[in-house]
Amino acid sequence: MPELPEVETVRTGLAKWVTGRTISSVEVHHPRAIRRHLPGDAHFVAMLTGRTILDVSRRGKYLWLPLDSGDSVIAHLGMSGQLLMQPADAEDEKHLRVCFSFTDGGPQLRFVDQRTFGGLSVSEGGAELPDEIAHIARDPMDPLFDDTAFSARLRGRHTEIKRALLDQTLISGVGNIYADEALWRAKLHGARPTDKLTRPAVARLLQHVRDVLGEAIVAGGTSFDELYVNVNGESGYFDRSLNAYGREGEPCKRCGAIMRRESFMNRSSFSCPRCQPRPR
DNA sequence: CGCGCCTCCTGTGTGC
DNA sequence: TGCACACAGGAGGCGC
Repeated sequence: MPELPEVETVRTGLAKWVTGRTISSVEVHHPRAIRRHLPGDAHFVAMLTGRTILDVSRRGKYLWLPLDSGDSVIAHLGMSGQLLMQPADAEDEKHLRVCFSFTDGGPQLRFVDQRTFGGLSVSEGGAELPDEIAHIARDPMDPLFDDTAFSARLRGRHTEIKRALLDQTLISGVGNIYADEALWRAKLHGARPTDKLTRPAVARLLQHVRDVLGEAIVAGGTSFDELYVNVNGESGYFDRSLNAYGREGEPCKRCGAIMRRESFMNRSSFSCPRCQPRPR
C-alpha cells in the first residue's frame, strides 16, 4: 500500500539509478498498465525510445520522470505497483507489466504490479508538473505546502476528517494507514466533522501527519535495497511502528483500551474507543 | 459544484 | 479437500 513515504523511497532510489540514462527500448506486457495513456502502446513506446531521463519528481503518491524531449513519464503505483531495477538477464517477474531497457545495457527499469491499479503514461510537455496530476495538492512535507490555506479549506468542507485527509486534492500523500496513525496521535475520531475543528486542532493534526510521514520515510529508507528499488508497502520494518492500523482487538498503546475496527468508506479504520470517541 | 458511493483488479485468508 | 466469498484500498468517474 504505497503512500507518501513508500513513494518517496522509490523516488530517491529511482533518481539514483535512472537519472541521465537513455532508454533504448520499452516493452508493454499488459495493456492495462498504460490504460491512462490514451493514444495506446505504440505511441507510448515511440515517445520514450531514445529519450534520456533527466530527473525523478513526486507529487503526493504520483511520480513523474522528465525527459530530454520535454515530455514526462507519469507513474502511479496504485495498490501493489513496484518500480524495480533488475539486471537485463533477470527472469520476468510474474506480474511484469512494462520493461524499460537502456542504451548502456545496465539494469532495466521494470514496472511490476499484481493488481493493476497502478499505471504509467507519457505526458506531453509536462516537465514542470504534468497537467494530468495538476489537481493533486502539495503534500505536507513540501516546503511550499500552505498550512493556513489548508486549514481554511479543510474547515470550509462539510465532510468528515478522515475523508478529507484522504482527499488528494486537499492534501496529498496520505492514505488509509497514515490517516489512521495521524488521527490516533491527534486523538481524533475519523468521523469528526471538518467544519467543527478549531484552527489549533487542525494545526495539531497536521503536525501529527508530518511526524508520522517523516518517521515512515526514515524507516522506508532502511528497507531500501542497494540492488533494486524496494516498494514493498507491507514492509515489516514500519509495521512495528504502527499504533493504530491493523491493531483491532489489541490494547491501545496509550491507554490500554481495546482497539476497534470500523468499516468506513468501504475500507477499514482502526481507532481507540477511549482516546478517539465517536462524535455524537 | 460538493460530496460520497461504486468500480477497477488479483492473491490471500477464512469459514462452511 | 474444495469452493465461495470477504478483504486489501488509490483514485477516477458518476449520480444526487
